[in-house]
Amino acid sequence: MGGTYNHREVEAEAQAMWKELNLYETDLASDADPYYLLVEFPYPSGDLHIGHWYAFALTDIYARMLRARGKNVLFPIGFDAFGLPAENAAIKNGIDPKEWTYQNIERMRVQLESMGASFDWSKEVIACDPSYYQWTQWLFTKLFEHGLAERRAAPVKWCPKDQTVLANEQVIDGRCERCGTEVEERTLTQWFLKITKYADRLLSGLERLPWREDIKDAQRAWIGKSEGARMRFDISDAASASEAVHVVDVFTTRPDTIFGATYLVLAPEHSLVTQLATEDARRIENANEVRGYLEATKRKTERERSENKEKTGVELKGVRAINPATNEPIPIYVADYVLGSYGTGAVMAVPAHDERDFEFAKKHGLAIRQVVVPCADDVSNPPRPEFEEVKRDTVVVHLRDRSTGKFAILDWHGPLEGIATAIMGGIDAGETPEEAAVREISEEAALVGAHITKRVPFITAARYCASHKGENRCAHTYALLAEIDSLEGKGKIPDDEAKKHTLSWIEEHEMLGRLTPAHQKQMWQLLHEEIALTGDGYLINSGTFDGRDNREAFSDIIEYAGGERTTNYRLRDWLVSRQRYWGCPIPIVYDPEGKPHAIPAEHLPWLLPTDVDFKPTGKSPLASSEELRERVTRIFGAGWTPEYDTLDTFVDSSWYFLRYLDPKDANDFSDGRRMKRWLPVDRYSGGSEHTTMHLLYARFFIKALHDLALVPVEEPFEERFNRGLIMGPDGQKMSKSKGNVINPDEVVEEYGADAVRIYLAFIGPYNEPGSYPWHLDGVPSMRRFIERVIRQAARASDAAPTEGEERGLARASVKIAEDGDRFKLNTAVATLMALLNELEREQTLSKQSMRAYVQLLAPFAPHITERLWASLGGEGSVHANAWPRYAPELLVDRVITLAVQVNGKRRGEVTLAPDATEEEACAAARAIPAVAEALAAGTHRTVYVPGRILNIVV
RNA sequence: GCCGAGGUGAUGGAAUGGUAGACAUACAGGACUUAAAAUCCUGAGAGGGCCUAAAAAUCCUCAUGUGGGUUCGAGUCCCACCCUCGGUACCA
Repeated sequence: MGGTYNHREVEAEAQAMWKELNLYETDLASDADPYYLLVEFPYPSGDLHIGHWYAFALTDIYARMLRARGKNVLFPIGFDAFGLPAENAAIKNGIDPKEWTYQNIERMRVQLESMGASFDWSKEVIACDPSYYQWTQWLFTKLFEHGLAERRAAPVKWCPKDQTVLANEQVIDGRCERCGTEVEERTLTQWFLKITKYADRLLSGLERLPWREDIKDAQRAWIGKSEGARMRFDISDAASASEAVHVVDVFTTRPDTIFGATYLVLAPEHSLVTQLATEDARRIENANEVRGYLEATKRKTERERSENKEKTGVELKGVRAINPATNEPIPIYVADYVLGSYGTGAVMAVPAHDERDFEFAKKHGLAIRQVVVPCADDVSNPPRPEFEEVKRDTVVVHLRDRSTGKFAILDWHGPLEGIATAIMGGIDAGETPEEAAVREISEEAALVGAHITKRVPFITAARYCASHKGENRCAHTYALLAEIDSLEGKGKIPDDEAKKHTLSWIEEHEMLGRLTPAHQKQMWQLLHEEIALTGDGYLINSGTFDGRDNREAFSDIIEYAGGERTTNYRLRDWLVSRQRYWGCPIPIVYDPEGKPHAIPAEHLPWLLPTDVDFKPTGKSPLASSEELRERVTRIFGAGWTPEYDTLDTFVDSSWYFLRYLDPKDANDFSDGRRMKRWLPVDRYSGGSEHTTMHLLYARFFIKALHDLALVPVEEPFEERFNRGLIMGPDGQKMSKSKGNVINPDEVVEEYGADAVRIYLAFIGPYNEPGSYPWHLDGVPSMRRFIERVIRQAARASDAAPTEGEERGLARASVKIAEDGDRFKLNTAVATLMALLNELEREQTLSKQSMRAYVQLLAPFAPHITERLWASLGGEGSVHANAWPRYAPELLVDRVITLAVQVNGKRRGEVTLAPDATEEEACAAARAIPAVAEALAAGTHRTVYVPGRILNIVV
């Protein structure tokens, strides 16, 4: 073999030994310190890919580390075994989904064992097993009994070619994943879990969780909480505005802008639109046009509607809405930029302060009325509380020189030193903003003949202190763009103006960076792009509210306009009905009146029938089961009918981690005492694709079960880590069509499981998002590392450990444990490699030190370390031993190398005791020529941070 | 568009505000070998000065996307901009 080893033999031997010693069966009742380490259970595709390895092998490293550190670790495994691939196999090849699934599970168990992972197989959970789904069903009936599951009509995705309902995940870019046909929407009666009832708690529960901010943010965005108000608009005939014929409620987050609501928009799906287009059509003059628009919208696929952002719509002529704040009649439009499914399906449009309304208003020539003036305090010259505020009208003029394309900028002197602005000044009595602009250009730049080419349609304001006048000013600002043909023949700026500022000309792209006052920057932007003002400020054109802060007046305006505060969520109730065979049957039966009843616990598990036709017919395959109908009649009586749908597989995975605690219990879904001891899960590792759906569903499930007093915690997972993605060697996502798929079985066969584990640990930090390309040289190089360890173990002698060995091991044992806690296993491996480099340089190497080294390596390379442990005289399994511990003084170096800087630049280093005084450090540093020179130069001070740096500042 | 994360050698990546590039990979040179593989040793961010026959050591300058700032000291903190990746999208 010559320096190499037979990994197949070593792995088989170690795995057999663990089985014999039963090393990883966790005693759930033990008093030892419990730690629940969870990885998302895999779907049994029958093909263990590199992503599975990354997920399980790295988590296993931490499990092993924690056991050595004295924790009683629960590291379970199971299978998320319901789902579509099994059913597709049945349709395509006529294989029984159950048989297909269990065969795959069998194959995956073997593959999973090949990783050397320390799973506790005695707790295995299989979601499609009746002993598991019995309890999925039981929990569903509990939710149903407490009103958290209900049946109602809802739109679903429908493939017209295959005559079947599709699950969301079967719809890819608006098309059926199997045949590529455009998907339609149909309305069917479906089961929902009322997750929206928990929206607020799902949101607030996030706050104390130590999860990464991006994960929490994704959940927050999914929940989509918006606080605002419901406002009521009367609808009347345009001819006789006095008599209201309908009312429309709108949801808005900006009731403070209601005085600027210049039209109303209804979604095409809004009930009032349907009514006005059909039975009440006499009220509108253009009913045909409206019906045409509704038809056109309906024909648009969801894809087209989201792709084409062009805002279309038609006015409902003949009816008007009354703005409850101004009492003005305003036009009503139907437009598909308003969604029927969000809020009330109707909005009050405030084009001045909403991007979408702004765009629509410009296109349709609707009134744009500014009601909020953005107002910023000038940070360099803020208003002072002791002064009165005075309003002034001012202009800001951006002057462009047409011959060079450059813009004028003023650098101010005197009290405004350091401030750079465009040309600006007050508007005198009787002047228009344009006239003031021309005057200011001639005064401040001594230029005549400027043309005003543009004026921003909105005004902004800035508050600042005019200390020379003893007042605060609130400057109402009009922004204008002016152009001048050339600077030829420009006049000289008079001395008194020149004293105040310096005029210079700069490139367009430099302006934003140069302008200092925030509101001038904003004006610059408004001058160049037409956008709505969505920020805060004070109110204008708002009756008695004029001058007030928009946020402060928020509630008063709601009250004034007769609205009420509400909160709206983006989160929808969870649709759990699937017209699919290979899922958990919904445990419901219908009485002869069609009323749903929960199937009593004594009839659970409510078994999935086997006499079914898998061919897609548009109905659930369960509907073809004779046995199921007979079963219902037999148990519940004639006229009773079964529920044919099955549950979304996300229901199965919302509670599996509870079942791991008591997987074989035939009388309960889990065990109360064990849940108290083991929940919440300490660390949950998974893929970022489950950030919103699975993680949110599981959190909801646990909160609901907590409220039913079934589970002792409110949050299921204390820590959550989303791992990165392993890419192909070409840096692309692995896929069969690209031919860049790495098959872990082959790599393991060639280089061994230990090398693959170390490689995956070393590839990068596990606790960060991102992706890592599979480096083809990576695994062989880890194999070489293992072989170097073997060579060192072979040369270890009975000599006593040297201090150098001990110090190295002491440092590494602490560092590796810390890295494990942070899930940064890449630096843990680097530490092991660096330590090996050190040990190789030692003249002699003791068996005792090498045993400790092997222990530190054992979580990463669990197989080979068993053999090395034995060869070094270790007893039993290396994995049954406590993590090496050393005296704390070994962690403190006798001497350290201290960097010496002069003026922050490194000029040398000195060797010192770690607790050397400043005087000692300086004395030693004199030996460095640059330091001696600096010290001789005279006045200086020193910054000394013991153990870190000595900096001499001249 | 919005939200989030991130830009460090040829590559993956290290670095509580304190010697940037740990640890690897790839690369180059050398040793061993009949030869190759394996193994071991050495080198290496870029540029320059000095000394030289040539080199090494030594020394200096510049370097963590770009431009500013805070600090004795910035990859790390602050501001603006550019780019990449992830999530999300007419959510009122």
